[in-house]
Amino acid sequence: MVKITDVARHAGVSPSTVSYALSGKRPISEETRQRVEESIRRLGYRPHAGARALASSRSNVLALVVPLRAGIHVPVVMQFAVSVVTAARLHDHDVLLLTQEEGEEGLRRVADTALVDALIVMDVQLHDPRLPLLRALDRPSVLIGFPAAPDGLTCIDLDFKAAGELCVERLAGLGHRVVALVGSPPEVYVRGTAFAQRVVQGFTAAADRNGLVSSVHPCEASPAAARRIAERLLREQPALTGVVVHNEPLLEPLVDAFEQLGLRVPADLSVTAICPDELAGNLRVPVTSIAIPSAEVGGRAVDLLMRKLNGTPCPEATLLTPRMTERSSTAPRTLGS
Amino acid sequence: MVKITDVARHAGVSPSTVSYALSGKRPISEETRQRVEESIRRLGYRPHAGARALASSRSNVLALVVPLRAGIHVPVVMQFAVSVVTAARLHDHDVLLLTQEEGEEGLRRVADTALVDALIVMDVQLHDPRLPLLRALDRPSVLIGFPAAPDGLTCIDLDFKAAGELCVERLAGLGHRVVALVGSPPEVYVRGTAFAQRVVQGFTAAADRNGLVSSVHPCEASPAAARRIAERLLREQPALTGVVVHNEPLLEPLVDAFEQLGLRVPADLSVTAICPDELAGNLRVPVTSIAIPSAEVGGRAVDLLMRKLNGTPCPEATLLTPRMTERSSTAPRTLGS
DNA sequence: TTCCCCCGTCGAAGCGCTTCGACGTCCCGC
DNA sequence: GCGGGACGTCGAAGCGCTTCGACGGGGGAA
Repeated sequence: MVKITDVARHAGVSPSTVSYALSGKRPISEETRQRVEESIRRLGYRPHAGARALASSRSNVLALVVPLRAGIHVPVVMQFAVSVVTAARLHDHDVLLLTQEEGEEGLRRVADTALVDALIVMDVQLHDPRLPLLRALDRPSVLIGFPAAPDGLTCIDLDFKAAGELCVERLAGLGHRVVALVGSPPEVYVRGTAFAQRVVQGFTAAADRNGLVSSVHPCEASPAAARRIAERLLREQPALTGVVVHNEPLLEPLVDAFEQLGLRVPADLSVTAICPDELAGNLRVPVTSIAIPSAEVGGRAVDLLMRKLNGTPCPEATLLTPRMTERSSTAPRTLGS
Repeated sequence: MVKITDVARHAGVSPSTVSYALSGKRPISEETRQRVEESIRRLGYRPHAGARALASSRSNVLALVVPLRAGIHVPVVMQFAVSVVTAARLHDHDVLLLTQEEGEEGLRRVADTALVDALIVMDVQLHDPRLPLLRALDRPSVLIGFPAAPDGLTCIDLDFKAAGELCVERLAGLGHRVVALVGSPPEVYVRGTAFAQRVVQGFTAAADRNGLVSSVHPCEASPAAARRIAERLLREQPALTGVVVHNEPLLEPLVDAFEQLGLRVPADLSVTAICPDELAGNLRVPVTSIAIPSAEVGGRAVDLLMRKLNGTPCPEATLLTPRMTERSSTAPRTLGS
């Protein structure tokens, strides 16, 4: 293994000079820097991560806690993860993958052993048991999602409440008077998953504000469940003309189920969804939807962490404004319906 | 921060004794060990990962390279990743997440800086450009997937060739004489993705061996593409009664498309698939399938790596035998068809 | 009884890097 | 012409841990 002293000798300088040339923490003459860089290249020098971490008390590694709970849509999680890794690399950091299974002990472990400099936590619950720990930890963290009491914590996410509202507003604007939210599986709400709850809040608030008849239906993510919920909605709410879907795998089978029951989308029924754009755009009937900007959220979460690591002030709460893309699943309510 | 010397003082022993009590690399009397453990608990001691890595030249971190290429099924990748993390933790290791985007340079970086002790590489291509690098690296690695020339490398995967064969044998056994493989998107084959290629090999070999009429059709993963390929198959091969699907997101829309074209599954058309069990089992028509044992592969990949790290001999090639689960999508060929 | 070896523990020497204080040199301003 | 910065570099002191050699004491073999 080639070490910093080898480079120093080869370049005819001291090890500290090599270190400074590399980090830029002290001025080094252009000529010396050139020579050092040339030696590094020649010798194929790579600083030893452990030694660096020990001496600088910075590991340049971020922890990312990913959920593997039932009811969450895997591709979205993966997109987050990939965007976090990509963004981290731009800041010369790597990413350690933790599963939620490891729980609080896992967080404490990687933080206390100085394996990581900071943490990113996904799938936050309204009353997440990890919050006190994150507050107490001596390393900065960023939550992707908003708990009920986010004080003292840095959080970022799509504004899911506004997203729920926007879906309803759009349907109301098209003249629909009876709307339903078909949501994530029940266990997601039982756990108190923050983003799911907030969609419901927004949906309900906007429906009330607009004087709409509304109902909320958690739903399993299977074609059979789609069929059942569609039948039930038609039976219990014959006047229904607007549906908001917040359940990725259910979107396609649900639309199919409605059509098989004789409802044309969007002629008889307008559908909006909160889901990744790739999903909404690639269906047989492209669905008007609010995108989940995973890549942006992941990237910005890393940026926030970097600011905290550098001591730069940064906002505690970042709510991204939802943006709706109009597709073929929405239409004005026809007089007949 | 509480360090090993603090523990040593508190327990009335030397730091090295604490170290040995922790690692078990030298005999320590039961009584001393107890005392040390008590001190560790009392003080909340956690060994510093960087210091440990520097002194022992072991970081206890594994690198996992995940693909984010088009055409690969995300949930399967995620399952691999989670099972790798879980298995790694059982061996007291953590997992660093690398994206394929980082390429060879990324592999070299984490290996040469001693950030990781070993590497797991997914989504291997038949002529993967990373192979020479992996062979040259001074850290052990395991490939999930088999390249064309795996010599000198440790590989593990489902035996996809056998899986392709098994699908055909099953259909042949049911009396089907004309079969088709609907595969992954074309770019997957163009890249030379190993597992996709091997399925084709197995499919073709078994079809020839059984004297079947067969054809292979790469296919995009969209409902529209499903519809097109179904129409085309019926047009070009009216005698078709057996289909093998190796394309997760396409499975459901494809079955739907066949039925909408008037073919009943399994009465008129038998379908088998190679995909995760959760997918095959939860369709409207549960599909007879060969599972992709992601969790097992991930876990065993880690086990292999641990053996290599410990210097224990281990097999170079591990091919898992495919197992078919009979469901409702296969039936004997009826005389009429 | 003597010798040897093993058990349990200690002290010290690093592992490879960063960082702090120090020191000479050069240049600017007065 | 002289004092004082700023610049560029060096040496040494750790960062917290593992590991190697050494050593005293006790027990078994001869």
